[in-house]
Amino acid sequence: MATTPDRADASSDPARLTGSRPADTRRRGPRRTSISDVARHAGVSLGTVSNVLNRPDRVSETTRERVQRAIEELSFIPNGSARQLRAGTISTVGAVLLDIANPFFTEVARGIEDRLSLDDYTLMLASSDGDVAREARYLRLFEEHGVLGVLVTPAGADLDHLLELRSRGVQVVLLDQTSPVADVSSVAVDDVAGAAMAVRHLVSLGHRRVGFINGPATIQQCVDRRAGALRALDEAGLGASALVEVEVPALNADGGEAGVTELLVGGTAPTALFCVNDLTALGAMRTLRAHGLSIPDDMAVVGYDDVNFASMLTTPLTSVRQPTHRLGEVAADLLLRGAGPDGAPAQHVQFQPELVVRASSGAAPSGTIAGDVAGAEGDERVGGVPATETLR
Amino acid sequence: MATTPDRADASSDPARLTGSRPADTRRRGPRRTSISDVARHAGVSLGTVSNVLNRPDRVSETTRERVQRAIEELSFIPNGSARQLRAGTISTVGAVLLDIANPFFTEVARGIEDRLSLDDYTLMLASSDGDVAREARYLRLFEEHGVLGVLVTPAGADLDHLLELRSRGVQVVLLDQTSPVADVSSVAVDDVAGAAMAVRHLVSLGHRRVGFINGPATIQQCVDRRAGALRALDEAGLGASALVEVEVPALNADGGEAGVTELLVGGTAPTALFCVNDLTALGAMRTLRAHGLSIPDDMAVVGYDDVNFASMLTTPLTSVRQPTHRLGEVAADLLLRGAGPDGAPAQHVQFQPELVVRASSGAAPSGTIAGDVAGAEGDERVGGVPATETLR
DNA sequence: TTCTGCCCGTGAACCGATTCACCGAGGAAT
DNA sequence: ATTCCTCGGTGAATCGGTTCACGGGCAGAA
Repeated sequence: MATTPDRADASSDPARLTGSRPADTRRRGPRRTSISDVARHAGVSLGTVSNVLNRPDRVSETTRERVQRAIEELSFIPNGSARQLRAGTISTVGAVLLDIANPFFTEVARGIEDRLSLDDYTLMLASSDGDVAREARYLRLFEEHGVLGVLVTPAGADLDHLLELRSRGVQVVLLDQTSPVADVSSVAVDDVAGAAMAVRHLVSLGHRRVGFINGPATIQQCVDRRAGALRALDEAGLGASALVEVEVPALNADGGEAGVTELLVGGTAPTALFCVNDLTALGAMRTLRAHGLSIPDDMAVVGYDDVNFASMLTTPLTSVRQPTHRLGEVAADLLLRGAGPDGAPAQHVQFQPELVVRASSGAAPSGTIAGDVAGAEGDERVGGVPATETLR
Repeated sequence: MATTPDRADASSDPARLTGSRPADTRRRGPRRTSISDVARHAGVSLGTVSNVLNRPDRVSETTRERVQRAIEELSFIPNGSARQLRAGTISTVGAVLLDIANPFFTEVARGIEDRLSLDDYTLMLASSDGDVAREARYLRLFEEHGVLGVLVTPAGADLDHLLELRSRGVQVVLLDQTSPVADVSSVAVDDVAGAAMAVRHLVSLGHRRVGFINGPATIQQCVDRRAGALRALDEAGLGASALVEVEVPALNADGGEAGVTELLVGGTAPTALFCVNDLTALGAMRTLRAHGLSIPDDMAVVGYDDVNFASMLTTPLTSVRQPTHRLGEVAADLLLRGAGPDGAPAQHVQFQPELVVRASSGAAPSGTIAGDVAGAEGDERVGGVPATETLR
């Protein structure tokens, strides 16, 4: 296995934009101005310039100004690679999220950034799109760049690569998934409880067969939400057969569309639908409507994540709300606190979700029509104390 | 001005999560395994290990395997900083987008990634949130890391810093904004035309006063869309006074809420509303409804971007569609092609938008109620050939 | 047998910043 | 006057890869 990705065969690509880069991209332009250029220009030594940059107090005012002027005149930008190579440190954190197009994750990312910026760390963002290989590629990139740590929403069930990463000195915090290993921190929301709430709600409305559009079992959230759904059905004395499961590859609107299509062709359709997330629900509702089915009369729908537009859909969507921003904040906090040789020990934070009931499940201010004061302030919320943190 | 961000005063922060990092975060763990460790372990020289990594064909099969085994046994990861320092090259591109939470930009990002991955480049993503300082910080970070180039949706009107960046050898491509300078590539959509379409549509429906929730004039898109709106009114023989403008700081749902609030208190409200983007429209519609106004009867609303959920809102939103994914693809393509000393010259690509008419402007299948086959397939599309590319 | 190539592999130089032992000068203390 | 500090500044060593001039060994040709 070649260690560096092979770039040789990009030319045989089927896409319209045929990739192929010039033989030698390297060494662009004349040469970056270096610290020694600045030193020469200012008539001082290398070390002095470095001191001006990093410990200005150790340099006399006049020298400092002279060096500063030289820096500006040459528009010198220190070479991050060299700095990092020598210093070994870096103020960057990487995050590999499942799907950057999902508002849930962008809100989490926002939370991460907000926490990191408190300590002047910066975030490098990447989206794995549920692809294990992509995730690995980005993790490797981050590690090569020497990030302080990574925040990951794993795309696969196997976490060994993350443990190895950690053993090599890279901080790892699992995002939106409780860590199965004690010494890797994690920040999650109780997905089992959230899904149970959602399905319990549907059952309480009289539904006896519940469709469930879920993602691959390699994604922990999917596993947990399924478990929660089953638990709720079990509590109600309904067997597992009451859950009509469909597995789709992508947790987005296209997945929802595919899921509903599959659900509708298969014999007796359920009367209610629980979707693994709101994007899936979005696609599901679009497709249901295209089939002439009305929501919630022909099919009640519940989503998950309560993304910002859930309350504003044609039929406002009942969904499970999670403390997204805080999730990111806390994850970044754990990462920073755990860093360094004397870092804090791993922690596992779990938040409690809450159910927000709207018209799509037919329980809210019923018969809502367009133009009504649906959603917004009128949401009915169910669940424990919002955003409860639990440590184990 | 200190060159490195000052981290000393993070402790006096008002946030709940008080930031403050341990004095010496640097030098984590024992020491990363280096190429010389591998060489020693495999009983070969440094250069040979490097050759195995970069030009495997120059190494005999037996040696190569021995080195590979050593690499795996020590779980060696090459130090990206050292590699880059010496080689000067890097296969990373940075992007600084206006708002990562806006689906428009995440779709653009997706397009960028898709194009980059053709040549095995990777993308580092960052969001400026319209803040010039944040943008500058990320650009600096990227430059220090020696990225091949950056894709930027500028947060401010002043582009000098981007020109300087380019003069230092970093490729720059403007995203979603036509470059005012010939030798900096750009990929954009004709915002003037798009906005003109939108407002022309409203005028054709009989509206004579159009509200316009816009962002700060430092953002080019805001300037262009305003110009388009004015042009359409002018064409219709209506003066500029027919445009009731409100400027909001943030181009998201909160901004829309603030905009509508301001619009409603100020004397005679317009009968139609053009929002600078769909997120703003989302917040605007939410707020209009909270005030008991119905859409489109009391107020017609048109957005911009046609994000994926626009067709699925309580009242499906009329919006201006742009070829988002392609926008990103082409921008990344220009960046890669322009790289290297023999790179292609700068290009300016401009796409044409199209108007998608839905119920929110009251022109689509009218009187749509919840549960109807609104949106989706029934969209009426206006505009030239979709996604026309123009070079100048 | 000697020469010419070729194939593998070697190790030193180098990229650009950080760090630290060291030094000269000037002031204070003895 | 001598010693001792402190302050400001110096420059060599170092981080971990990449590259390249060089050399040893071996096969084929003269």
